[in-house]
Amino acid sequence: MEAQPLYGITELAALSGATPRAIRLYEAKGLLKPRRVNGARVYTAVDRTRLSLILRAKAIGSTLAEIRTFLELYGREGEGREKQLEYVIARTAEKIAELESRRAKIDETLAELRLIHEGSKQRLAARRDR
Amino acid sequence: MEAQPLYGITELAALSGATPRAIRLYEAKGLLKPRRVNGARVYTAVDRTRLSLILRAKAIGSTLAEIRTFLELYGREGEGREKQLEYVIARTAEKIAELESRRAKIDETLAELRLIHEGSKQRLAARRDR
DNA sequence: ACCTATGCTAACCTATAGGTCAACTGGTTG
DNA sequence: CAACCAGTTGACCTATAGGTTAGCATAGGT
Repeated sequence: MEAQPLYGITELAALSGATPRAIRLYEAKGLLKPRRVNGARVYTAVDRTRLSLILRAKAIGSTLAEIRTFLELYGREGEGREKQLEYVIARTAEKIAELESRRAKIDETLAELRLIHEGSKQRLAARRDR
Repeated sequence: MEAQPLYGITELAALSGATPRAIRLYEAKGLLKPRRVNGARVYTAVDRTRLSLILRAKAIGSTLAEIRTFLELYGREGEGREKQLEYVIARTAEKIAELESRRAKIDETLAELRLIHEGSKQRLAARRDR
């Protein structure tokens, strides 16, 4: 038995950058399921990893509901039943397509921003050495 | 005087995929400023382009407030005063950095999804030709 | 003159993602 | 034992991004 690190909610909050309130919310939405000790939530390294996945997914604009189904893919990955595997394959394909499209849109927006940025720099330079 | 195409709100909605309600909301938030004819909103091709920028920005997870400042960059781009140019250069740099970071996170998430996806495919194949 | 299409504002309702606050519990330690 | 964490639930509040509905106005067609 390895003594794995365990965290209280405030501690996890500090480590992750999320607030305790947000962490509880994620649990209420089914994204986290910490063990309980005398009613208090106790988090493991696995929970910590899950939480960073959640925060990263949030940062790219996913809703908690989406993230939930996303996280379920991790859980089911190991399960060997064919139906499960097929489900995982289908859902990951969807998510991948969606993220690729999002990425493409970011690239378009980036291209336009760079145009404006460079153009303005040129203009400023021209105006200065005149 | 070129006769440019003009659109009513329902028409623009149909063309863009947004609802009239959403379009009015964007105006209320300062993202669009259509001309008025007898009180009714009239949109030009320029408004149409702006709207697609808005929708694209929304699709990548920007809030309307962010998009607003973003759109102002387009407006100010042409203005030649130095302060304006400096402002535009600074803000576009910020936005660019932000989007690049977002893009990187999407890439990380994509990498993980692809691992799960491919792994599951392998598993399924292994199980089938056994 | 009347009807229909299109549009307008205003008011209200919804879901999402939390912040804030109150009241309570359980363990530790001086 | 009292005081103090750290934590709990529950209730209420907020902002964002719209949907829905109602009531009124206007223009065009017949």
